[in-house]
Amino acid sequence: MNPLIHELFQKSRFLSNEVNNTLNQHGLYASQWSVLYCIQLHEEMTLTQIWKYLNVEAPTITRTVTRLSELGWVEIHPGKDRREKSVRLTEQALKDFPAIKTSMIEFEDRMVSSLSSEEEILLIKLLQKIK
Amino acid sequence: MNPLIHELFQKSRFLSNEVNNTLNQHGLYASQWSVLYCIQLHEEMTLTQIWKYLNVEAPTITRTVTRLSELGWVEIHPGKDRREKSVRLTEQALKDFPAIKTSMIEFEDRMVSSLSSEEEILLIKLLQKIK
DNA sequence: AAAGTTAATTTAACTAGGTAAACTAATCTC
DNA sequence: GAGATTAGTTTACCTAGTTAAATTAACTTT
Repeated sequence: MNPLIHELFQKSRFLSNEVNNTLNQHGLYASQWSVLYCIQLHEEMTLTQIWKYLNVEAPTITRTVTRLSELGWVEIHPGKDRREKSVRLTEQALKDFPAIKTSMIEFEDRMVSSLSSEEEILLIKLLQKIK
Repeated sequence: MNPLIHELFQKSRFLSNEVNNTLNQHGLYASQWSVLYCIQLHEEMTLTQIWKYLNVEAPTITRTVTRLSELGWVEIHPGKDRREKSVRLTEQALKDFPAIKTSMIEFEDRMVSSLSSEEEILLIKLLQKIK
């Protein structure tokens, strides 16, 4: 395997394990957090808006949102268009959100702390060139 | 989500989809190929050697190797130590291997073609700094 | 207004990763 | 040599991504 692609996969797996470890104390998984986070950014989103925003396929979001709803993080209600489902955070989720966000920011800072801010920007730019 | 971590996850998902598309014509998935590839490098490997080499957990390799065996890519036989299982490529796999490798090298070259070789090396180095 | 098409979501089935715990063979310790 | 520990593998059960096909509501066309 090409060393760059190999390293990228290794790091992605490493980071997603680390994200899960960090979120574990809050009873969340990485993908659940990413959904909560983007809903919170937009206050309210339909499933289609979520999967387009996160750049994954629709069934992934159906499943994660269903689970988040079972766990009491989000509430789902029909949109104007009766085909679509609109999702927003519950009271409890809104209350817990800041503490989780703090944990995550702390974690993310620790993860990139070995890079200077120039290196971080450069790394993002180089990654964006792959397409 | 931190933009660097976000971009890394996005690229990892993008690349693994692309690898799967490339391998599709050979009837393989990305993780199956990575197992075949590392067995071929070492001629013969135990399950533990494989999962340590690929840096994933043991059950992942048990499952993938079982599937590869069902599909006729590898053969499994007991090692000296009767606890361990030794895996090597079948005749058929050895015959098909070069063509698949050619497809993959071509694919990998295309994927990193937007980077100069200096940029590629720099990108690897920056990724390695994350730990 | 009926028929056809498009859009939003879901279901089913697959790969691919993880943890926790069980099982069996090998090794260590006393 | 019996008992305890360690090592290799597996089983069970999660999350998390994919594609293909089904379902239902909305929109277009004629």
